[in-house]
Amino acid sequence: MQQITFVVDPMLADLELGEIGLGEAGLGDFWLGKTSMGETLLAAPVRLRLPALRRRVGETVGEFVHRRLRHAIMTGRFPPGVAVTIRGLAALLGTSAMPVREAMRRLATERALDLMDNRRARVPDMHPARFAELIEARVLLEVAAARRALPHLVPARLAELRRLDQAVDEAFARGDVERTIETNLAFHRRLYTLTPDDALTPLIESIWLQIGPFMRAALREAALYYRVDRHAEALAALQANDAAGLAAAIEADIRDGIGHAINQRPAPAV
Amino acid sequence: MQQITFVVDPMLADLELGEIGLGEAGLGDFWLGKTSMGETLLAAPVRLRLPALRRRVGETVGEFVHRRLRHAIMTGRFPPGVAVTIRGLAALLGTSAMPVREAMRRLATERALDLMDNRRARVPDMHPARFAELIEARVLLEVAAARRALPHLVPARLAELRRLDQAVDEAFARGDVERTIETNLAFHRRLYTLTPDDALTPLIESIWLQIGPFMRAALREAALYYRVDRHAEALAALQANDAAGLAAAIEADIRDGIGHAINQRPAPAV
DNA sequence: GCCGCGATTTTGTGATCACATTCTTCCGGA
DNA sequence: TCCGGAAGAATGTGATCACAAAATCGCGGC
Repeated sequence: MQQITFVVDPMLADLELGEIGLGEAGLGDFWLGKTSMGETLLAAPVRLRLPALRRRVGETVGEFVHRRLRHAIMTGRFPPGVAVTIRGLAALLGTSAMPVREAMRRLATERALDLMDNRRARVPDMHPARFAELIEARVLLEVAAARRALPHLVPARLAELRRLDQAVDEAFARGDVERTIETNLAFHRRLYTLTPDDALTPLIESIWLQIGPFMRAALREAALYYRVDRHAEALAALQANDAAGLAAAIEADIRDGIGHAINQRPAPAV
Repeated sequence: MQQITFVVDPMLADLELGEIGLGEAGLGDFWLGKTSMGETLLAAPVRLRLPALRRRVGETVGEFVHRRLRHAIMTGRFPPGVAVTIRGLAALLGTSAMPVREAMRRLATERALDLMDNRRARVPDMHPARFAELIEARVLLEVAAARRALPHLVPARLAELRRLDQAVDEAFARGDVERTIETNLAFHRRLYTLTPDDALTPLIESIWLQIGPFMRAALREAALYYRVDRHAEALAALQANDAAGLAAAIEADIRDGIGHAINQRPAPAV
């Protein structure tokens, strides 16, 4: 019987248990064990579902596996500290071990997985200090990326950004967690990649991957408390060619959103 | 007969041809062809030498291969645009294709290799706009990383940084290109990793990898023209707990060093 | 000399296998 | 009840193989 240790944060447990994404393909058995804070949660095996993605034409199995795992991590499917194995994921995804091996190494390079010294892999653990560092990195990088993108804005791109923002609002309104995270990140990505030869976006995506497990929590936070629409402010600043305003909007968007996901929560949410 | 297309920048060609690192292990035949600027250089096959590194205890072959290739790229062994193949590198390194595959994918994730659409890999090409973006990213990230590290400085670490700086000077004085680059990067890395849960250094190293092919050129620049010792300024600012001075020193160190590697050069140096 | 076009070689990809290491389980002794 | 060690299972790692796609080479025609 194949088992995988599943170390999970309590605030994510119910989300993982209750929600199904756009669909599912492949199931795996997991055990809930102790959290990184030492609390025992649940001893019954539960199933981890990965959202189904369509394989693109010309995309290799390895690329597909990498994209699926990356997407799953970035949208918070994997709780911090969860241990993963090559054979386990291969069985989950219905491929041989080979593409999974390469995908896992790539994800480790992106700091989305933690390859431990005993050669086992897990989603990196999270604690307040690390989380704070990641948020500061996000602010630093994304504010700079937005500033650099501003001079390259053209009306067609502004319209595209408006459409993306609208897609975020729609997904948020109908409670589609997966799509909300995706389209929100797409909005940011589209803005930053306006810069020719942009070098910052790949670094930013690495940060996104590292906070991925908390994206869902942040979204829930945003759903519970009122949130100013920082995207609208950003769009207004873009139209007005207002660099300072844009920087302020992006920073506020980050800090209002995921930035408070930990701080405003009670103790077990660490 | 196995051949690998070798697109090389002229200013690197003589360095590649003339210098040998700490040693060599494995040789490969390369052709010099056209540069990215369209100039034909040399048609005779030359040998590419990779510096020999010692395999660490407990280090897997895959990790070792990755570290060797990473080191070779970061110290400018691979000129921009050079095409590499799995089997070619495997033969060069004396292993099977497997560890090389994984290493190449990791390097591609770090943006140190460019996986093209026809599934061939090469060291990314370089042009002034991209170079400028990378330098700006370096300044942004490293200045921020230095500022964040400053509060965590303790005397023992300051002494360690002094020793590293001394190692840079010694390697530079005796013309050891490889060691100069290594120790210089080690100085920066040691400074930034003073921060607990530091999230910036991995991103910074990705930038280093992307500028790697120009590290040698920058060093040659520094050897030709007088250079203020920015490390000394940084160390002084560290001791004085002077954040602004530290930031200025780091920025100057970057811009004085590699920052001018392209701009101050005549045309073919692009 | 230059350009197509088929044959040959090379290359990336994914699967499978063997082996050493690590983890898990379980049983016996304190 | 707790601890420790041996037996068994599971895992990561690296090599090898088959196959399809791509690139290269070579020959013939213009």
